[in-house]
Amino acid sequence: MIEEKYSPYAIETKWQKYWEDNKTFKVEMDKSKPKSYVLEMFPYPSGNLHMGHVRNYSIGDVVARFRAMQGFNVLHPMGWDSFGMPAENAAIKHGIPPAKWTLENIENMTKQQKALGLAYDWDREIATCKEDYYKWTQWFFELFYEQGLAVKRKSAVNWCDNCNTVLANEQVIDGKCWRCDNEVHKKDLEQWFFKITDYAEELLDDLNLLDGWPERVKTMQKNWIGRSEGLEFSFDIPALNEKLPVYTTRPDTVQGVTFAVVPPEHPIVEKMLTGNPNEAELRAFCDKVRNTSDIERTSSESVKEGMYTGFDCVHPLTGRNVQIWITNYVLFDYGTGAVMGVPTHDARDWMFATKYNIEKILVIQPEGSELKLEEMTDAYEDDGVMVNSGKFDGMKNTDAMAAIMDEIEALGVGKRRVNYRLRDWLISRQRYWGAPIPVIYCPQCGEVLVPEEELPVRLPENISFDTGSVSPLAACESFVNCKCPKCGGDAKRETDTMDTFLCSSWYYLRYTDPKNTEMPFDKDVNDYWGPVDQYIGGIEHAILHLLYSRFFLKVLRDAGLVSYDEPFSRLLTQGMVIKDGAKMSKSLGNVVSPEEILEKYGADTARLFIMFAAPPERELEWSDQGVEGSFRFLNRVWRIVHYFSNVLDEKVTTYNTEALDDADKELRRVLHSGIKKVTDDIEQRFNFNTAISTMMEIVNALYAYKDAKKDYNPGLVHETISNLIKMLAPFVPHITEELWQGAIDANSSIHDQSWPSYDESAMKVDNVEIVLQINGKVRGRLVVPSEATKEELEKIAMADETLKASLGDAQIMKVICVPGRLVNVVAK
RNA sequence: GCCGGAGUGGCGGAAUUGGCAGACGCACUUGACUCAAAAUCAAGCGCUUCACGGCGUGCCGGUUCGAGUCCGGCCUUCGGCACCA
Repeated sequence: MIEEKYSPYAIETKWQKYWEDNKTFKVEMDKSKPKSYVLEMFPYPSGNLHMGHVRNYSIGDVVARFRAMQGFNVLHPMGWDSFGMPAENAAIKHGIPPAKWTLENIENMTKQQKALGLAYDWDREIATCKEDYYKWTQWFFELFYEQGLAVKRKSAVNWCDNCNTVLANEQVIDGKCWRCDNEVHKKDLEQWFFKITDYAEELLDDLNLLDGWPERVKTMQKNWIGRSEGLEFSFDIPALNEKLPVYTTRPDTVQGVTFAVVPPEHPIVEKMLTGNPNEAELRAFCDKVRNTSDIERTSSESVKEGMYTGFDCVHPLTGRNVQIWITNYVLFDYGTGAVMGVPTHDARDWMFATKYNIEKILVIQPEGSELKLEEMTDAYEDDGVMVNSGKFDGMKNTDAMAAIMDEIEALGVGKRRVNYRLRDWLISRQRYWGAPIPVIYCPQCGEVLVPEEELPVRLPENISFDTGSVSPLAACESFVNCKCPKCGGDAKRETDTMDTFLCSSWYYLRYTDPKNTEMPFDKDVNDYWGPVDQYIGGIEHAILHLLYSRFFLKVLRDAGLVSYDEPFSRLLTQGMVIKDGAKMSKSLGNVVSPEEILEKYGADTARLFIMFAAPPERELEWSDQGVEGSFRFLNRVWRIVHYFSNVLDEKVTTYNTEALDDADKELRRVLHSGIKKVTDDIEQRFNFNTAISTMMEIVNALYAYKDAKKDYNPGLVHETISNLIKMLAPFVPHITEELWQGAIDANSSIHDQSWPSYDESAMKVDNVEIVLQINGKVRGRLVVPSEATKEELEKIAMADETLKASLGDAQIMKVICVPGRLVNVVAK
C-alpha cells in the first residue's frame, strides 16, 4: 500500500532508521565478488554542511549505489579531516578546547549527512584527530624517516604571520597564505621536509597511467612538477679559485653570455663581499633585495636591479671575461641558484643588460631575415641559425643545442641535467591541533625517533593558547620535557606538528581496515579494496592533496605496504555550487543552506535537483524554481505509481511480447531504450543530468499510456514501474524504497535489487520517420519500415510526390541514403 | 607569455560515430477543472515572416551530398602556472 500523498519527511526518517537498523550498507572483504571502491573527499568538520558537500556526496552516493546494484562489492566510507587551524582558532577566540569543538562539529555534521540518506558503511568512520588514527600518521613519519625521506633542514621557508606557522610551497597561492590570504614571507628556519622531489620523475611519468583523470588536473600537476631539460656547467672564478655553476635550458646561446648573475643568498656572495672595496654598498644592496617581499621580488613586472661585484669569471668555451653581478631576479632555490646572462636571447637579460650597459652579442639569426643589434628593442627568443659561435656557425640552433652540450661534456666543465620546479614538502607546523612529530632531541644522542611501542605521542590537553609567538606545544613543559629513548637522559620533544595534508594523504587506505590495532592496515585487505576506483572531490585539491597522496602511496609501495602504483584510478572533479552567478558566501548573502531545503522538500528532492541541474564537472547554478521542478517530478512519479497500484497488486510480472498493441509497444520501447540510455549515462559518461531526463521521459510515457487505453497490460506495467523505480533508486533512495516496498515487494529492499537490463528487440520499431532532403535542406518527411535498406529507401523516396514536386526539372546527381535517418537528393 | 577548458533559445542544459539543432527541465502563453485561486492535466513556446519561406550553435574561411561536431585562422571568457633561466 502506498499513501495517496507523497510526504518526504515521514518517508525519509522511516527508511534512514531502517537502513541503519539493518546495516544495509555494511561491507566486508569478499574475494569471490568484484570490488568497487567509491570515495568522496572527506570533509573538514567546520560545523555545518554546505551545498558543495551535498553535491559531492550525492554524486558519490549515486555511483556507489549504482555499482552495488550492478553486483559489485562496494566500499563507500566517510570520515573526518579533523586536525587543523579552525579548531585552534575557536579555542583562542572562545576558549573551547579544539578536541571538544571538533567532536561536536563532527556530531552535528554526521547528523546532517545521515539526513541525506547516504549509503555509507558508518562502521568504518575515521577521524584524523583521534589517537587510533594519528598513531599511524606518526608511524608513517617514522617510516619516511627510516627511508631517508623525512629530513630536518635549515632553509628559507614560507611563513604566515597570521597563522603563525610555516607553509608548504603548495600552500602559497599568489604569494599569499592558502587559508587566510595573508601575505607570506620568507624566514630562515630548521624544519622537517618530506623529500617529494625524489619522486618527481615518477609523479610526472605516472600521470600517463591516469586515464580516468581529467586532463585539466593532470596538466596542473605536470606544470607544478615542472620538468625541464638543460645543461649545467661552470665558470671559473680565478680570483677566488672557485667555480660558479649555472643551469640553462638554452645551451645554444652560451656563446652569447656576457655576464653572470647571482642572488644575495648565494654562498659565493659572501666570499666576494669580504674585503671588497665596495663592500658597504654591496651589502646594502643585498639587504635591500632580501627585504623586498616575495611577491615583489618574483613578479615578472618588477624592475631588474643589480650591482657589479668587481669579480669576473671565465667563459669555458670562448675564454671571454664575464662579469659577475648580484641581482634581484634570480631564484636561489632553483637549478644551481646562479644564471648565465645572454642579453640577446633572453628577455630578462635584455632588460638588465640594457639598463647597465652590458655588452650584447647576437648568436642566433632568424631564418629569412637579419637582425641588427643596434635596431633590436627586445631579445630574440625564437629559433634560427647560429652566428658568432665559432665552429657552430651555420647550424640550426636546435641542432647546436646537442652539439654544444656534447662539447661542454667533452671538456669536462658541465653536463646535461634535468631540473624540476617541484620543491620538497615542508611538513612542520608551529601549531597545536595536529599530529605531533614523533621525534626527541637528546643532548647526547641527537635526533631520536620515539619507539614504535610508545606511539602515539599524545597531544596534551588543558593547554594554554595564550602563548604569544611560541606555539602552544612549545610552551607546554610537561610535553616538551621527556627522557631520551636511547640513553634515558633528559631530552626535549619536537614541538611542531605535522601538516594536516599528511593526515589526509593516507586516509583512503585506513578505510579498508579501520579497526586494525597492529598495523595502519592489513596488506591483503588493502590490496583487495585498493586502489580507489572512483574518487570525487573539488578541483581545489588538484595539486595539494592529490599530489601528496600520490607521493605517499608510492613511498608505501616501495616499502612493500601496498601492491599498486596510484591511489585513485578515476577522478571526478565536481564544479562549484553557485547562486546568481557567484559562489555562495555569507558576505554576498546568496547562501542556501542544505538544512532549509531538506526541511522544505526532503533529501530526495535536494539530491535529484543537484544531479539534474548540471553535469557534475560543471558549475551548478542554484535555482529555487529548479528545486520546485524536481519536487514536482517526484510527486509525478508518486502519483503515477499510485494510479497503477491496483494493477501492480495483481502481481503479474510477465507478459507475452508477441501480443502487444501499439500503446504497449511504445511504452515498452521507451522503457528499454531508456534503460540502455540511463545505464550508459551513469556508467560511461557520468551524465547524471541526462540519465534523469531519460527517466522523466519514461514517466511521461507512463502518463501517455495511462490515457491511451483502459485495459492495461499488467505485466508490462509492472516491468515499467519496477524498473523505473530501480533506476531512480541511486538518485532518490527514500521515495523509491517506499514505492518499492509499498507497491512492488514488501519483503525486500530496493537497495538489494539488481540493476535492470534491457532487451534490444524491444527498442525496435516497425516504422520510422525519416527526413527527405534536397541538397541538404529538409524538404519533407516520410514514414518508412525501419528495416528498409538503402536501395529500398531510395526507391520509396524517389516515388514520393512531394519530393518530385520540389525537385521539378532539376537533374539528380546523386542520392544519399542513411537507413533510419534520411534520404538526401543531390540535384542541379 | 606558456598550458588547459568553455562559448548553443529568456534560463539550466541536450545532440554518444559528421546525418531532422534545441531532448529533459525552468520561465512564459493558452485551454480544461474550480465560485475563485493553488495544485493537477492538456497544448504551445529559437529568431523572422500574414504565409510560402528565410535565418540560426562566438567570428572568418575550408573539407563534405551534409558541419554544433572535422581542418586552418581569429575573438571572448574561465582556470592553472609564470623572473624556474
